Amino acid sequence: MLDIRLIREQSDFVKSRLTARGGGDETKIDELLQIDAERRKNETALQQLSAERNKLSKEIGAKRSRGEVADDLEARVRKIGDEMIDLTSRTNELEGKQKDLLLRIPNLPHGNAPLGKDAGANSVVRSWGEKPKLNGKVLDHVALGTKLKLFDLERAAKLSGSGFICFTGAGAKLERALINFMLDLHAREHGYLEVSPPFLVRRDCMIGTTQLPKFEEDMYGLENGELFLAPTAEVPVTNLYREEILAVVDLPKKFVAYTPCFRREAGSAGRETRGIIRVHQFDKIELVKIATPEDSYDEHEKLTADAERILQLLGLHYRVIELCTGDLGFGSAKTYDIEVWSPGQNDYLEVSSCSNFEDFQARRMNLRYKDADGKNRFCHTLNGSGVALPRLFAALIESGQQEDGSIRLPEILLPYFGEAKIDGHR
RNA sequence: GGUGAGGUGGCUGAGUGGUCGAAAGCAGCGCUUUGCUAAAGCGCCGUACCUCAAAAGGGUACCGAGGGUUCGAAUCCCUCCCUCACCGCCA
Repeated sequence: MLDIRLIREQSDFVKSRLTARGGGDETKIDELLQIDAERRKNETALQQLSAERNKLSKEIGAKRSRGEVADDLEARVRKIGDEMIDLTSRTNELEGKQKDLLLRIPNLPHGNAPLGKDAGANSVVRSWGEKPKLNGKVLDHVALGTKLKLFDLERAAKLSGSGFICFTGAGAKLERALINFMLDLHAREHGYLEVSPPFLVRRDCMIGTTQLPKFEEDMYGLENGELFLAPTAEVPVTNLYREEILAVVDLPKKFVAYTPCFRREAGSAGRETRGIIRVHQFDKIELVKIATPEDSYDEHEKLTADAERILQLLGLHYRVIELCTGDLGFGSAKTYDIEVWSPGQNDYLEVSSCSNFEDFQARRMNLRYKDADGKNRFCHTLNGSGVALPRLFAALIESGQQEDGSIRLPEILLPYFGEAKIDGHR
């Protein structure tokens, strides 16, 4: 949520930054300003009436306690009360409208973000490693997984429809090994606090991290719209401290969480849907930080590096992309995507999206900290996958495939997987 | 799911219709005095919003949330949420 004061005082700046995103949201600003002006006018009038009423009511109280009657005063107060009724409902209506509009306007891109209207304008910041040299016919993850019985997509569809995975045998064990490997690395070496949050969250949390109100059709909801299946651990973890005031010495807070993620993927049918690349339920390790505004961009770089480390230790080739203004997510001011190389797709796959939301989410969830001067200020929030599983799984088995049909696994996984390769004998 | 108790400022905790944004204590901040890590005294010490060019000042709202009664609600009524205890059911 943007600061209404910023919109009021620097509306041209806000409009131009929204224009850079290309969503057409800049057109909402004038309407918003008009509502805001009328709302404040009403509020001021209302407060004056209220002040008058309070004053007279006190006089009535004083008279009564002296045993006098105050019929004339009471009549006047009653009249003021009547006047206030209309004004109050009008003001509430305006307030509701303003809030709703504000919740639907995206964040402003960071000043340095490359300008552009879509993914074509994103820029490659760096890349690491090299594409693996594979001998023989290169199989994609679906062929490999089917042959080695690592997952069973047809039977998963029998259970839940298309877009679901059922890992089996060595595949299920590899999934578990990867989860533990990533969790351990971030918790032990990168200093994140491991949390295992609820997967079902309230509507307020979904609003806090910007999934709602705008993207409700992409979410799985339960119980009359009260609870939602979290589409990412970002939701429960970032909201952990909602409506709290944190001590500045406790920042930054760093969390790592493993959760399944649930997404309807409405409207993406047919796009990159082969195999386990885009599904309705997938596992993900998520990194979340709560930081001061002064440190957040530093923390953003570090968070991205922490996520990259996973791919480095697994020896997988990847690149880091900086998203242009037009490709940025709704709440993000700056985002790096990490894309791992998939020999099977002959393309890069996004396995992490590391974003700095600045105070956009914090303002929605009223997450603040007390600074050195004792002033309450909004925190900055950040998150990124560290990393998403099915795509990592696919890239890993594709990159490790051997001519004899087995899959060689990176050494770092040995303590977690217990074997150096998957050969299909079990 | 049932029954009961309860939700007041950073914390503890008073307050059952008017002068209560809220006693008192603790914690915190400032000053004074004495002074070996400490004590005593005095003062300050919530948040949001509106108004104001800004500061000062003024105003409004907030005692879990929302609604109602009333000239006036922390206080009375209704609904909901949450916490605790016990019972039931259950992985």
